[in-house]
Amino acid sequence: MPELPEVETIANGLNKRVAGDVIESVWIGSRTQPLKSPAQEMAQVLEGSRIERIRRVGKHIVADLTEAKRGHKPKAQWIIHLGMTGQMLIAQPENEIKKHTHLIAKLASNKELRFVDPRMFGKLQVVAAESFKAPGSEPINADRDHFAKLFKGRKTPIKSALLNQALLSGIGNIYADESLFRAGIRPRRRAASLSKNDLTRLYDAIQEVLAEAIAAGGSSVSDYVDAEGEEGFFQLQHRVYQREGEPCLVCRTPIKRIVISGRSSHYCPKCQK
DNA sequence: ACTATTTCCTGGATGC
DNA sequence: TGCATCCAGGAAATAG
Repeated sequence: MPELPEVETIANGLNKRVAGDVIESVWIGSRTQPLKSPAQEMAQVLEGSRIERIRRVGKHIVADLTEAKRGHKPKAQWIIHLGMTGQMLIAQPENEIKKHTHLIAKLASNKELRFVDPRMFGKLQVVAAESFKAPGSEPINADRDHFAKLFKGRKTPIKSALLNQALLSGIGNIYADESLFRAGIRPRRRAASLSKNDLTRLYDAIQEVLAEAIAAGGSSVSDYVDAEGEEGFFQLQHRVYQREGEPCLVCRTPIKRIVISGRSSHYCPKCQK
């Protein structure tokens, strides 16, 4: 499932390959589930737009669009959220169209951007130029005091708080579990119960985990691939995520799996307090 | 203002 | 082998 490091990898890959390119035409499939903007509006806005830049904001891919025919006049932003199984792939016209392809944007360079999403939890949207804002704070290099304040007075488990995009934008199930393990904090601990020291360790753990994961090109679990269809390899460095029953890499205690608000959470009962 | 639960969706795994 | 059932989960919607 694409979280911050995967989205960062994809956005950078897309930017490298299609920044400066112009969308000439758009095909949209019949499934409307992944469309947050009406299909007609989406196609209308995208067609004739130049892709100035593609970047990550939280778990969103943001493409800044300008009028292709009128200099670089800001036109709109194309917001792409991959959900669980979404992919934005660069393809050649002759490449086979995969099942569950919901949108194809034909570019002036003859390449195509294809949005594929079997489970349709992904979302595509066009918004006004320079208007998109992530709901929460950027986790990378967040202000430490601001970070600590996010959890103040919250009775919810720290795991749930980390997944709450209105607090921090970008952390999902994998990196929440991995960060809590490195910080030595149990996922069920109430967010408000974390000491100053806990919060410092958690902050540092998040920075470390996200940086390592970005360097590894993300985690390929489920069906994650980047814009070129390449897999990441951070899954090889997971210490708790999806390692239920396997020995803790620090103390050999079997990793436990519990469910917190419907999400599986993995932790070491000995290393995490 | 928060928090917890339900819902959306398909493919892969599991069970009989 | 085949068919039914369960499960994964991001985030919006709903309920408390």
